[in-house]
Order: sequence, then C-alpha cells, then structure tokens
Amino acid sequence: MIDIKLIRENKDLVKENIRKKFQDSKLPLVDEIYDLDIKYRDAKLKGDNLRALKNEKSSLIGLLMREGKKDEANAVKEEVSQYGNEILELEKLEEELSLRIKEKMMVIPNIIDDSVPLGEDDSKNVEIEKFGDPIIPDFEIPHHADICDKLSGLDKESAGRTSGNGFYYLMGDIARLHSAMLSYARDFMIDKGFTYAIPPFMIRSDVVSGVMSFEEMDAMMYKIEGEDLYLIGTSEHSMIGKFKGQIIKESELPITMTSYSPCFRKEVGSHGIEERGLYRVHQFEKQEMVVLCKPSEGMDWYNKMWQFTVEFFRSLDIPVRTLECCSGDLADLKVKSCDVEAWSPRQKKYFEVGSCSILGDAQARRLGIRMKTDKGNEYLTTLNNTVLATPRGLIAFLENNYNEDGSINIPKPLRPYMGNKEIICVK
RNA sequence: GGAGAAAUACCCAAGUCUGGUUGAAGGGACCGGUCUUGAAAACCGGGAGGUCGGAAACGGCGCGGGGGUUCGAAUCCCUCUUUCUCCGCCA
Repeated sequence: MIDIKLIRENKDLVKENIRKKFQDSKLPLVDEIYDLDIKYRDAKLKGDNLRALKNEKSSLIGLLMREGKKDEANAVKEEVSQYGNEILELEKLEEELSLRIKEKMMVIPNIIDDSVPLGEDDSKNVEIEKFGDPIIPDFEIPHHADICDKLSGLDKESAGRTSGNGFYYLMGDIARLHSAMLSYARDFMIDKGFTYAIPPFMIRSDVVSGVMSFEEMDAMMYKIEGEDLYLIGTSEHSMIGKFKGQIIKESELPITMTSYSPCFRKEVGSHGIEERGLYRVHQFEKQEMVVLCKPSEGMDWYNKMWQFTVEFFRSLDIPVRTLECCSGDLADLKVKSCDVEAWSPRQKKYFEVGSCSILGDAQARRLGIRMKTDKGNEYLTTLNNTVLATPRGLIAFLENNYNEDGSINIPKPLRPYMGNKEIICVK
C-alpha cells in the first residue's frame, strides 16, 4: 500500500507507475481515490467540528453539576443529545468513504525503483550476471526424478495415495541430503550474522493480507477450515507479521533474521502442479532471510542479500545467474526484485531457485511497522530473500553434482551434515 | 478443555471500586548541565508524547481489538484476542 499523500500530491507519478507495470485498467482508480479522499476529508472535518462541540458542551455539564446547578445542566444535556443523529450519520459516511478508499488503495501497486527494467511479463526479465560456468557434461544428465529413483529416494506414488498430486516422500540419502542442505543453509546465514528463527507455520488472515496482495492470497494460501488460520506460503509471512504494530528503536536496526519453515502453496494458476518430479509441489521447505531496515539502507541490503544466495549455491558447486524482474512481472507490493536461478545441465538452461525482493514500506505500512526517529515515526523497509528452497534446491544440487554412474558428489561444506560422506552411490 | 488474574504511552507503572478541570500521576529511557582524562554512577534542570485532518492556530480519535450504556467512559456492560497462575489432556 502506498501513502495516500502520494495520490494527493502527485497523481501523475502514481499513474505513470501503473503504466510502467502494464496495469492500465487500474488507472481510473487513482482519480477515484483522489475524489473519494476529498469527500472523506470533508466529512471528517464536519464530523470533527461537531464532535468538538459535543465535547465542549459535555464538559460544561460536568462543570455545572459540580457547582450544583442541576437545572442548567439538564438544559445543556437536552441540547447536546440533539447532535447525536447528525454525528451518527457523518460517522457512517466517514466509515463508508474510508473503506472504499482503502479497498482501492490496496490494489494500487507500489512505486517501483527507477532501475527496474520495463516489460510486460516474465519474458522481458533481464539477466544480470552469471556466476560459475554453466557446464554441459559429455554424458546425459537424467531427470531429477530418475536420479532420485536410482537412489531409492523418491516416492510420489505413495504420496499420491496419502495426500494427492503435488506431494512426495523423500527417502534415505535423498531425504538426508534435503535436510543437510537446509541445515547448511541455516548455518551459512548464521555465519553471516543473521538470527535464526523458527516461526509459527500458521497465521491469521489479518497478517496474511498485510504481507501479500489479494491475488497472491487466493492463488497461494491454504485456509484451515473453521478457523481464522492459514498455512504459511513462506516464513516471510510470519516473520514480517512478528512486527505487526510495533515501533522499533532505531538502534535495533537493521533486524536481520534467517528463518526456517515448511511452505504450503496451492499453486493455482498458469503453471499448475501437473509437472513431473519435485519442481512444483504443494509443500516444500525453505531457509529464508528477512531484513527490516531504515529506508535509506534498503538497497544496500537488497544487494547484499541476493549475493548471499549466489555465494551459497556457488559453495555447493552449482552455477547460478541473477535475473532481474521486469516491471510487469513484479508483484504489486514490490519495489524491485530479482531471481537467483540455478543452472540445469539437463535442460541446458537456468531455473528459479530463489527470489530476492525489496518491498519498500508497503508491508510496513499495511502492518504498522515503524521506527522512532527525531522527526516522528517512519515506516521501515522490509526485504526478503531465499537462501534455499528445497526440493527445488535439491534438484539443482543433484543435477550439478551428478556422476555418469549415477552417484552424487557431496561438496565439502555439506559433508558434516551427511555423516562425512564424500559421495552417494547407487546400491 | 475448565477456573482465576491481568492488558494504560518507547519501557515500567498509578488511576478503574465511587464516570466529568485525566492526554492520562510517578519512574526509566531521552535531551541539556555539574562532576570526570573519558565513560559510568550520582545530582540538577528540561520538554515531548500515538494517530488522523489542517500551512498553522487548533481540532478529532485514542488507555489490548470491536460493540454498547451515557450529555460525557481508561473507569460501567457485552464480546473477542493475548499473557500469566492453577487443573485436565497430550506430542
């Protein structure tokens, strides 16, 4: 959610931003909000004045009562009670107007950073930089599902029976590898100075609507029947929600956290779940980084954060590249975002394993997360980035550490988490 | 799940029984000073409070959230949430 003052003072900027995001259908909203806001402020002013009058008279009654002038007090009482209806009506109007404004404001996209490349959809995303050589081995890399099968590491058939499509059993060394990667990711971020956190895996609807847009909510979140609870789609949801309504001391910033959680996603939408293997599933696990900082430090953190992910994957001998999200592909709450993509030697292309985003004050504004400054309270900047989401990270790992005989190399940093094994062999 | 207690500003905390000069005592933190090589401590002094509208003056809202009673609610009533204590149950 952007500051409504921006619409009051600079409608054109807001409209220009909507155009940049190819959401022209939202353009009329800006003028609608502008007009509603004028009406709202007018109603508020009238209401405020009337309430002031009421307050004044009411305290007069108190005064008269104390002096024992009961008759005079009663006369004033009579007078004040006549304001009641008018105030009630104005309040109804105020409430209705502010609700309509909020509804519209919620779908106005955040102002994107100047550096974001313009483009309508993900085909216009821009490669920024490659890290490591995208090696194409002289033997064929099997599909990760086949690699897992050879190692008796994946059972989707059983998962289909217990839970349906989009679920999986990981078994044996593959399951261990999955956990080992997460543990390594956790320690990797702890070594970077981040605070490890395990958050609630379910959150209330008011938190959900604070951290994501409505479209995202419908397409992603599983709702618990009969309760006001949703399964989190990422620990970012709980980690940002943690600060709902908080005023944070400037001296405590930046807050840098690395959280672990399982993630649940309905994956309703264009891609669907109809895909072989573990690339798109309803349930995965993720080590995340979440940062809350002063607005002025946001971009520095953004750049640090995606670099951490690059460093992490490179330490596991996985080539990666960064891909900048273009304006049309950027979620409404985001100011700027880039994907970290891992090299797939099987498909001979890169695929998404993580996403780094700076949200400006959008989440902070929705949830009321502020810091105290000399000049008053200021909304914080929030950022989030994937360290490792797996099984997707596991896919990248398996393909890039695969040997022709079906065995998997374990790079050095991961060995302590794998019982010091250097290689996983087919039995 | 049952029974109690509690929620007041950045933090702690008075006020709630007995509704009205309570934007809300008192601390702490904060800012200025004395002392000190510097800091801490101690002492002296200080104003500000969240949010919305307004250029400002000022005004509205606001004492966990929502609703109600009343001319008037931190204070009375209902409801929800959270925390703590006890009991029950259970990884």
